[in-house]
Amino acid sequence: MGFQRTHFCGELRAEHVGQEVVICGWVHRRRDHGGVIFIDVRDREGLVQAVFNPERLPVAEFAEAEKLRSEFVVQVFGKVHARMPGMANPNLATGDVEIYANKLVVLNEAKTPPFAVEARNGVDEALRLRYRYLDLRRPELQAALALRHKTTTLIREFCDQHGFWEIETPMLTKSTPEGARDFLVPSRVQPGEFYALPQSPQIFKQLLMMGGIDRYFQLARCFRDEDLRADRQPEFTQLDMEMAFVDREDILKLMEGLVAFVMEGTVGVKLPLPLPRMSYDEAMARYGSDKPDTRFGLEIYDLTDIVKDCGFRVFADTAAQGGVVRGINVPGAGDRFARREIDELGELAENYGAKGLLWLIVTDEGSRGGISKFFEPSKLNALVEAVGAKAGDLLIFAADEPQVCAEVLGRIRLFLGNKLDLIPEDTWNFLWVVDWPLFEYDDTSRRFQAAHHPFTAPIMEDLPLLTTDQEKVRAQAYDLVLNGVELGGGSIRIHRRDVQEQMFKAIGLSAEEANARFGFFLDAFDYGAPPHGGIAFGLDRWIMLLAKQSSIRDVIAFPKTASAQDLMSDAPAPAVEKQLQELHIRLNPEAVQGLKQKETSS
RNA sequence: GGAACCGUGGUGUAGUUGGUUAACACACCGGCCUGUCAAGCCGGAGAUCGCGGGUUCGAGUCCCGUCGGUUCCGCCA
Repeated sequence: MGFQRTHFCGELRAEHVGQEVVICGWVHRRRDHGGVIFIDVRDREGLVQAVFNPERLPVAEFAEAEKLRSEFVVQVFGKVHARMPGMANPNLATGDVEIYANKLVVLNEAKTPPFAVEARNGVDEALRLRYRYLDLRRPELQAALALRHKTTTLIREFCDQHGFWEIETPMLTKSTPEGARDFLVPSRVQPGEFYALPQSPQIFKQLLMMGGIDRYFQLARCFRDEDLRADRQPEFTQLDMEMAFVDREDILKLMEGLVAFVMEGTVGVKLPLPLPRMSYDEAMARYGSDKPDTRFGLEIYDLTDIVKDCGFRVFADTAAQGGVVRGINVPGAGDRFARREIDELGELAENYGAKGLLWLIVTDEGSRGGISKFFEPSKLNALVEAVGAKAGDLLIFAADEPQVCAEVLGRIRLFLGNKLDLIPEDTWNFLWVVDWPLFEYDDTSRRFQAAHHPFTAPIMEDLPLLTTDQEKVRAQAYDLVLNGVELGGGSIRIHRRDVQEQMFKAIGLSAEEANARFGFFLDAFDYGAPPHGGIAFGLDRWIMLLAKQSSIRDVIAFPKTASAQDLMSDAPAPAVEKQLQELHIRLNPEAVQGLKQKETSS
């Protein structure tokens, strides 16, 4: 006969008045007046008030209602009534009605929860994670998961409409060099050998293109064994896409359509298309970041030519050694900032690798403080004009190699944007960053690495430089940035074996290594690989931004802590000896010792 | 691997310069109460101040270590 539920609690409205209904849910709050008892019943869709009146209920039934406590699971049978005049609750979507209960079934009792599901103050996140199933009952988290579902539904709808097939790729796959640290899975059947969990389905999606699938997408779980951040979990979800017979323009155009479709369907924002684009070089020069937040100003200016002969040796020497002097004008900060606040910027700059931060304050008469004494009036005028400064503004400078200047000033720019409250809410600034370098130099290994990944195609006219002038080679790569957050990135891929082999060589991978790691992949190029390209979006980050949260933990049902643990299930956990034996694994003495210590201390 | 901040009844917080009985709100338990909706009123129980050590006549408070959480740097093709 079924469970008999007729409605969600949260969906009852004036139009239901007069109907006999059955609702199921949790006791959110009870108000026991000795006679009449009010119970707010909560489910996924919201709250509704059920009224238990001793005059309308059998004694036994009313006695049952008196036992109700927070988080009891109940089924309430009753009739929807309009609230009496003046008794409506405007704070409740269902506030115009209430249910006159005529029968109550307690489906399950509940202990007093370790924290109130509707807590007025914040609850310690560790506690929330330990009892995640209680946390999930809270409206904020339910809204985030509903938004997540809506987003993936829209994605699937768009992808289907545009000919993308959703295809799963293996989770048990092969470790690849470069990139993040892999999670390894020991093989029982092949002693001493390991699978790796995918950092992304990159190679498989390219092989799908070689397999003639033409258009593929997947909401792919990815795994990277690196330290966590507010926007980084060891396992996360990418919207992974790949297309054959496309160039960069085709992909950007199609992806803009997808992004606009999702933005409109989730937060109701109509994005003006096409989305703005900026070259990597311009982003680094103007914003000091490869993912610029364009919601506020405080842009970076190159001032090398103006200041190199101003008489200040630091500037002159930097320029002479091929370095640059760049600066930011902080409007009004000269008047408002205490000396201590300026010094704080200097400390910040040193944290990010600058030798120091130089500054001066523009005044009606000229300038004061910091390095102002090195500027004669004409130089100062040129400077002030270049950055558009006026009296009361603070000018800050960094003098160093271009990359260091960009990095330092980019970070300070973000710090100041926050500190001065310059970042508008409810703004959705999307931006393509294009024309990336194909390589970046790695100081520790003293060689070039793929800036994106080693399957990214160079811009064809730069192909001759691939193994000779790596620093000059540009990539057919693009990143999508939203409000200073990297939402996704992709590229046109290499589809010729000789180019792919050159690429491996350029990043210092020997032919033997390349074959050992990617032989099967290189072989595939020999059998007719179509031109192709794609992109991957960080789904968790995207939904975090849509939900206006500051951590992806708030949009993931069961996230892990900063130390990569699940406080609810207590994963990871020691394996029993039998499992280890089957997997041909023996723990080293330090690990065994560590486990013992952990056991005694807990 | 490094740095910073946090840890006090079930929850959220206060706790002064180191001082005697650790305070408040909510929740919980009991009683009263028939229109509340963060119900109200009365009463009650509930804390070895994360853990370990040290300084001191005396430690929630100071010091060292450790565990847990968060944020950031490194790391994250």
